[in-house]
Amino acid sequence: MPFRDGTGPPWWQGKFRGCGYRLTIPREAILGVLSKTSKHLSAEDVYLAVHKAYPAIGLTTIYRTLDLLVQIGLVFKFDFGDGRARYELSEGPKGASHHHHLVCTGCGRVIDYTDFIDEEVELLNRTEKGLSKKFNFRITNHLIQFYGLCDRCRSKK
Amino acid sequence: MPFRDGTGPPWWQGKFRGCGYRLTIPREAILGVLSKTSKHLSAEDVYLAVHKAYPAIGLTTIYRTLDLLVQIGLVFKFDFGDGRARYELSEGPKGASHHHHLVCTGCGRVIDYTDFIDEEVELLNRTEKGLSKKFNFRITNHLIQFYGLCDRCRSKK
DNA sequence: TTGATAATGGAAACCATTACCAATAGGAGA
DNA sequence: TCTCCTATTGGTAATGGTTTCCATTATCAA
Ligand SMILES: [Mn+2]
Ligand SMILES: [Mn+2]
Ligand SMILES: [Zn+2]
Ligand SMILES: [Zn+2]
Repeated sequence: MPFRDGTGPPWWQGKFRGCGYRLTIPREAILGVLSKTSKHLSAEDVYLAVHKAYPAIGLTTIYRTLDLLVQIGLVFKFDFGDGRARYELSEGPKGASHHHHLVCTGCGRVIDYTDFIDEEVELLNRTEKGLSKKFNFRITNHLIQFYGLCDRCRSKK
Repeated sequence: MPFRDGTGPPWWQGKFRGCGYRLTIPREAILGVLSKTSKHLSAEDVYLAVHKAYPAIGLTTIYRTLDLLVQIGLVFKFDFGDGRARYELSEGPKGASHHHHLVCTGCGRVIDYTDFIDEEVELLNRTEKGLSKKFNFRITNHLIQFYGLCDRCRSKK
């Protein structure tokens, strides 16, 4: 799955080398899966997808690797309220795709939205700056989610 | 714990009657605990606190009641990443205390902040309006959290 | 090649939450 | 007040996502 050929190194190699971690087959396979979808995969989802190409890779490794990727900052971990963690690549090759989430509390559907992102991020940056100063925090990340009922769930009731 | 005396009915009674739910001893006890703290209690925290005054109330009822309170909108449920849900009264008697959270990824400390809240809420309302229209959602709630390292955890590293 | 260390995978353990079910409490109506 | 129906409750057992444990394997520097 990952690029072992002459296509050039995947854009995430630097992140690994820099931190002293090895870029192994399982890690590349997991990153490969995450980079090929825009869905919000659970650990098991990742496991099943990876399993097709590499049946020897175990679920434990999936959890461990996802934790590592979250630590490094390559992956975001979310809780949408369905009892399992969801994972998503934090940025594409070009650093694009920053977005927030709209969650239906009826059916669990999750929608990515990028509208209003600019305004939000601008305010967030200002807020982060203020909070950092006031509470002496080094802020590294933020989470914004909206909850509500989607059209389908609204008509059902 | 709850106000069975002549102090007047607690401000949350209306919410119950309106929805056809009974305001029982366990429910009042749980609301009593939540209304007397500004901490972010887990279900077990609530259980232990309630247990002192009402040893007969079981953990199952705590979970059930917290779910109910979340549904009614009296309580917010949070995930700060420590593997257990945290609960907090959504509003005080005077509807005050709307705030967001600052979470330390090092030690798990959670700080309530109200600074910048006005600006944030104003933008949030605008965003909610836009998202409602675009995705045909009925938005009922939002979540904002900032993550980072607190001063203590920063110096430890 | 060798040795030290990082990484892995399977099985078992963990533990917050839920499901189940029999017992109890409360309120509307007779 | 008495009766019936339903909401509510509490203990126990299960559930299931996630971690822990440990023996094995892969990787890299010397
Ligand atoms: Mn997303
Ligand atoms: Mn709070
Ligand atoms: Zn829905
Ligand atoms: Zn800290």
